[in-house]
Amino acid sequence: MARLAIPHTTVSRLPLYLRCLDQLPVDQETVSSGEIAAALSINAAKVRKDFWYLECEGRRGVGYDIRSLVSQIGAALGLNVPLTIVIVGMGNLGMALAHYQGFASRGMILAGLYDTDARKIGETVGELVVRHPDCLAEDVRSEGVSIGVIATPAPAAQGVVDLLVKLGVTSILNFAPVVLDVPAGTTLRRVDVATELLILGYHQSNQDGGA
Amino acid sequence: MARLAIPHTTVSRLPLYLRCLDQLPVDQETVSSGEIAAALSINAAKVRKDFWYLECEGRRGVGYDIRSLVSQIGAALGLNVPLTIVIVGMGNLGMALAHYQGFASRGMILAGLYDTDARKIGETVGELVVRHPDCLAEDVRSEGVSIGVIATPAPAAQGVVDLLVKLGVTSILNFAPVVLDVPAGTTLRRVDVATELLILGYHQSNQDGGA
DNA sequence: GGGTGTGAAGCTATTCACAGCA
DNA sequence: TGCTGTGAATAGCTTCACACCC
Repeated sequence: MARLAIPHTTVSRLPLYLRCLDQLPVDQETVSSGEIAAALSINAAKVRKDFWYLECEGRRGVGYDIRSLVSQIGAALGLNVPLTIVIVGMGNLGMALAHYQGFASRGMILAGLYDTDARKIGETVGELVVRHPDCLAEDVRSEGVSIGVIATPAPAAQGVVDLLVKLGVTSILNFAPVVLDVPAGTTLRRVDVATELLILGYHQSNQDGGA
Repeated sequence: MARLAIPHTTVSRLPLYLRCLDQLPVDQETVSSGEIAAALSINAAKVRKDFWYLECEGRRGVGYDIRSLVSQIGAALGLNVPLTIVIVGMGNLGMALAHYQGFASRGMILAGLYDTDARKIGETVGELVVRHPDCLAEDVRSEGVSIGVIATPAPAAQGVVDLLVKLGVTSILNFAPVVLDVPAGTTLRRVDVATELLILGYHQSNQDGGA
């Protein structure tokens, strides 16, 4: 009865629940912890406890109302205020990210694309024009930026981080395969293909079905 | 004194250690748990215990021999046998992955690129030619495939998984923004941009410096 | 002094198990 | 009967603390 803070592990599962709820048949109105658990291959009690932290109310014998769930998970994640995102580095990866259609569906706003390569500057992706990172300062000031995404080659990444930090961006998602240094108060997450492949390789060579 | 199995959490940090060791000055021969911990913003005792599971031997007062560490971490990850990887889906993301230079450095072999789009089939990336997924069956049989990477649009992903599973591929890395279903015995990991952004957004809206 | 090796303690997260309600 | 809500038990990970060695 003291659901003060939401545990990190629960937070990390919330986006997954949203994903899962999206994939349910449109005419389905309620869902049980067991159904969600089966879809995600996790334990049903974990699902219920996660929802308990969010103060979601289910009906015994029935399940949870899907619409309420989506809205409460969204609220817990802070999606009432839209996230403003900029992407630095417009190689194939940056392009892939810029084309990703999933931003808008969760109320995220893609606000800027940057690259130092003169051949890329001026290209348009959707409604955005690729510009030089020098424009970041101005854009952060005028538009506000919640999250900076780093899709540059490895050697350029730390410089971009330093710039973003200097401009006051406190949340950074790094796709470059390097260990980056950020000051306290900045949240850095990384998406790392090589890491994932090596972990898969480990399970492979140990023939376990582990995650 | 009973280091039977390596904990999952330790395994997930091993690639990070490799990354970190790569970034040390080339003339440095030993490294302390404290240095690594500082670079990765984790606790030094954790680093030592991770190495302990791998039966790495450090020298008191000095640290760990970097070359030995790299080789023992690699061995623990099973890198003595190279990983053979195929990528299905040659949009921007698939292209970005295919161009990634980090495969070879860890002894991974990129063995095949597939797409159903006739306009993409026949394109070359490095030494590989993009082909139709129908070629997968033959390739898996002749070359062996350790890991299948899914870089298709969301609606196509489950079909690709089913195909890979049918062909006997037991490790899959999914980039498509969907929850996928795999049979027991298959290891599925996912890389999910939307998830990462939402988690960052949570921390942002709660102004904590959490990871 | 510096840094490892490692039991033990402390935490956190997962899972069980079952009462309670529709 | 089906499924939630939730304390209690369990399991697993992290961190401390300190003996020990260079």
